Amino acid sequence: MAERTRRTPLSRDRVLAAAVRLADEVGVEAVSMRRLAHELGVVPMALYKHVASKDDLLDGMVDVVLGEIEPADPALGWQDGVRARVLSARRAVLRHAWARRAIESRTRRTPTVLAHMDALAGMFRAGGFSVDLTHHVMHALGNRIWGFSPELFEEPPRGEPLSPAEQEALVAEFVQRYPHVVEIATAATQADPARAGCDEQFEFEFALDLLLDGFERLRTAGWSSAGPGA
Amino acid sequence: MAERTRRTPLSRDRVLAAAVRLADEVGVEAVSMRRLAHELGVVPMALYKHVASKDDLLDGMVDVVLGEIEPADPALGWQDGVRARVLSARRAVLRHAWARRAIESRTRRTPTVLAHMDALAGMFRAGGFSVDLTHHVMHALGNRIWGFSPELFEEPPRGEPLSPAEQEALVAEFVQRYPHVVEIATAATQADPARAGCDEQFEFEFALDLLLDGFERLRTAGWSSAGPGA
DNA sequence: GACAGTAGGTGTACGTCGTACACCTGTCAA
DNA sequence: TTGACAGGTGTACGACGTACACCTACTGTC
Repeated sequence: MAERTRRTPLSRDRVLAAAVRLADEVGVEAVSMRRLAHELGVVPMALYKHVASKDDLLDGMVDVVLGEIEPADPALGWQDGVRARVLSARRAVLRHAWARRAIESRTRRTPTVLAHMDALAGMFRAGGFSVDLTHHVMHALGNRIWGFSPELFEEPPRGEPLSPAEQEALVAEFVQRYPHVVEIATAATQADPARAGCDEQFEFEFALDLLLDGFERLRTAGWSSAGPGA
Repeated sequence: MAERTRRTPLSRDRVLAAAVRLADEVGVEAVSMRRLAHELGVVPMALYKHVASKDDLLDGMVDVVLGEIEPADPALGWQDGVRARVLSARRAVLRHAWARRAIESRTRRTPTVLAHMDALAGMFRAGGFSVDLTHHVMHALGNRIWGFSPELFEEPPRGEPLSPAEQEALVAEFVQRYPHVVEIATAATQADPARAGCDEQFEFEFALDLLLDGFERLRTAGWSSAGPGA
């Protein structure tokens, strides 16, 4: 009886919140039903009373992250509004290192996902985009709608260290085989020697604004998929 | 002794080729070391003589797909050249339904990956792009470098069929909650009623050309990340 | 032809995973 | 008082990746 209050009952929200916290700490790939259950002081099968399957759990976790997106100030024009909302999505995703990959691997259109898409489409429409053009620009934004673009240039995980000689030989071969890759990689590092690699935030906004500017041009030109000036 | 020639020996290439074929037929998620070994008439552990781990296997499979990319005609200008190479990558990826997701989930820069990136960067450079701008446009292309953009609008897997009444209620709620999503989705279907969903190829080229045109504008303007006109 | 070295295939075993299924238990409505 | 039911338990199964010790058949050398 001393144990009366020893555990508040589980719920879907509690399970999802714990899963998100666990993934934040140890990475998604380390989140197993067994480990999550252990973390909640419960037996693995107990989770299935609140979550249909591990897939459902992952979907729910993505929803939690996407639920952190803040709506844009309705006073903003379409361009600033879309920009603000996308950047808010980006902040949400960056808060959870695993989220990017998790979103990429799911396709379920949950209410949260649909609400986000609807809000963006609504801003285009209110900004004077035709239904047709809205459709295409949503496609063009692609993953950027979630606030991320791919990890092409990310630091690779460090392997075991090589001897200086080996390393030098490797670099030399590299420069010869992939001169342009080396060129742009070193340029990026030189621009800000403090940090190797790229300023992801800059790259993201660069591409985003390039697209938004392109959208605006098509809008003012009255672009339609049926052909020019239709 | 009648069995002398019953099996040509395995090799990394044979293993990878079989894995790709198997993934084409049954999907990547169904490709396990055990099943792949079985398919090759061999015991699971035999694969490890040719492949370091399952991760290595996946990397190798991606490499096989990316190896199908054809180099662009060097006579083409940068814009047509980049366009051609990217569309060739797209064709390669579409040939293997699982490849899109597999590429997204790997970050290893294999020689094939680097060669592709180098070829693209080289075309930008030859087309008069500064190192700086080349770097940023490569980022902006993002996943499109692999010939795909995300699957936002893809058909969801069909669940169990609902009664007409249920379905109608669902649609009604949907229309009310996500009016803009419905709007653009139905527009797409009406444009070509034969097929629900979107013309992915059109959407891809739409976004690609939007970006390429934007790149060209920046190039002629002498854009630099240091600021306008630098 | 004898023989060591080695590349490549085998067999067994371990720990981990998701989850089906039968069961128990505490709460609350009637 | 009862009995339905939401929610937590325990056991078990089949699949997974892969470590490790082993065997086998071919190679080049003398």
